[in-house]
Amino acid sequence: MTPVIYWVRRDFRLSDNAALVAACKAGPVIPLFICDDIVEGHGAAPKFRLGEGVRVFADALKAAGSRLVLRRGDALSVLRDVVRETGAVTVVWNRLYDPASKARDTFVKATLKDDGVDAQSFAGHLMFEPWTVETKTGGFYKVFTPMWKMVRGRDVAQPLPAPKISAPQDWPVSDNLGDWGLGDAMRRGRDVLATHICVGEAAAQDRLGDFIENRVHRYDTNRDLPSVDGTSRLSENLTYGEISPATCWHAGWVAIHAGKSDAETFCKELVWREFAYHLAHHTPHIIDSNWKDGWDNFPWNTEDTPEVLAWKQGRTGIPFVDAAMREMYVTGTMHNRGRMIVASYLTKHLMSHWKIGQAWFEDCLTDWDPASNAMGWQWSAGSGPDATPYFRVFNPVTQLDKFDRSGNYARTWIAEGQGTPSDTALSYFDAIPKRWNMSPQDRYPQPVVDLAHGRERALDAYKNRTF
DNA sequence: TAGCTCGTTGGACAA
DNA sequence: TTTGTCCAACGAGCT
Repeated sequence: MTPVIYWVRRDFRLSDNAALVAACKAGPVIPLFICDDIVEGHGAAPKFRLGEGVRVFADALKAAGSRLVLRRGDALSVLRDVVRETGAVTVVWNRLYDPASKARDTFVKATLKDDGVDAQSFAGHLMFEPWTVETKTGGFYKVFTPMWKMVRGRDVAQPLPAPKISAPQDWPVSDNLGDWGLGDAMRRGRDVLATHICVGEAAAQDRLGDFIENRVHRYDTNRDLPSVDGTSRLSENLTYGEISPATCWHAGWVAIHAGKSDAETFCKELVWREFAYHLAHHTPHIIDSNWKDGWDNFPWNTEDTPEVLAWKQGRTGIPFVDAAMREMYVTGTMHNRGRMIVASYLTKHLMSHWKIGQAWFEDCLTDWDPASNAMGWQWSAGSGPDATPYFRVFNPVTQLDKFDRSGNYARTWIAEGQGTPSDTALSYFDAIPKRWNMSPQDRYPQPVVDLAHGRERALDAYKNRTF
């Protein structure tokens, strides 16, 4: 039988994988991962984490009697090469929805079809594909809550079981993953970060099970507390498709029906992820331009000022901000409340452009997702799809008092000024570049910007913005 | 169509 | 210490 090429992208899983199931039905399967310019363009931490995802998925395929073929180059050229080498007449993949992937995939599909290749794409990265959700007047949702109300009662197909994969008689040649150097840009931080990631389908399933079993029933409260292990931490796995959103969704609803009502908030968070992709699909400019009109002239700083540098390096002198920035540098993730605080601080107190923050997060987050990252930053900055009043400026001091009363979170991540700093706080100094010239013995810095002054400056600018 | 209601996550200040 | 109120205004989404 002629083999089928399954083009692997952000779907490192065997279960609930529609493209893989379709491929298995059609013949022997050649799973193929391509390191193309989209992958090459990832930030340091996402690229490293992607490489680990590839490695673990290759192992899983091997255990299932298959392989993962690795090739580097332009996606279409590689696919054409492998089609030619193997005699495959079918190429399948699971759809992505960010503008760059869509543009690539649309072109690849059309060209392969012109070549006479049967190219097919499938759903799976989202539960609700953007064109299947409409307002009653036929538009797309620009506000979350109405979309949530629209989709919350919808049927989501039950996850597909992992299929039996048959191998082709001959395998095409494959690159060695190590030769790609996907983790190279991480430099010193790599070894530290590596201890915090949780890679692969089996790990993701365990994580989901543990969350539903032990933590989801207190999710509403605990998810707001950065020093409490109250969240699912599944964003890292969802972004690489090591678990499908539908799998999480169904686990959430089972919990709701078992009386764990907080699980509905978890399902809601899954829909936030969908919402971000809907916006990226319908308004692709959300990725790199102000989503709302009239913000292009807003006087945000766009330079790497000393204050911006202090923000990146976790030495603004504001404990909540610094703790969160260090958490991200060390672990590749940041608690959601931290994300709101540091984003509000950068865009409002420091009056600096959200794209600076977006780019830094893109370099540091192992759960980096193009749609969620853009939406989150624009929401914080005020230029995004939300009607947040302009005067809503998070106060990182009162926030810390409210959500980290015991001071645990700050202590976990800030070593300076502590007699016996925690291991986590010290690990930051193993991860950061030496040229940052920071030491746990330093004095903790004074605030780089007076909070009251920063707030007033931001309020003035927001109040007086011109359209 | 016009009108109505509402908007993930807050802060400051007065009583 | 806690609670209530105001901070403005606009556009989304629905009826």
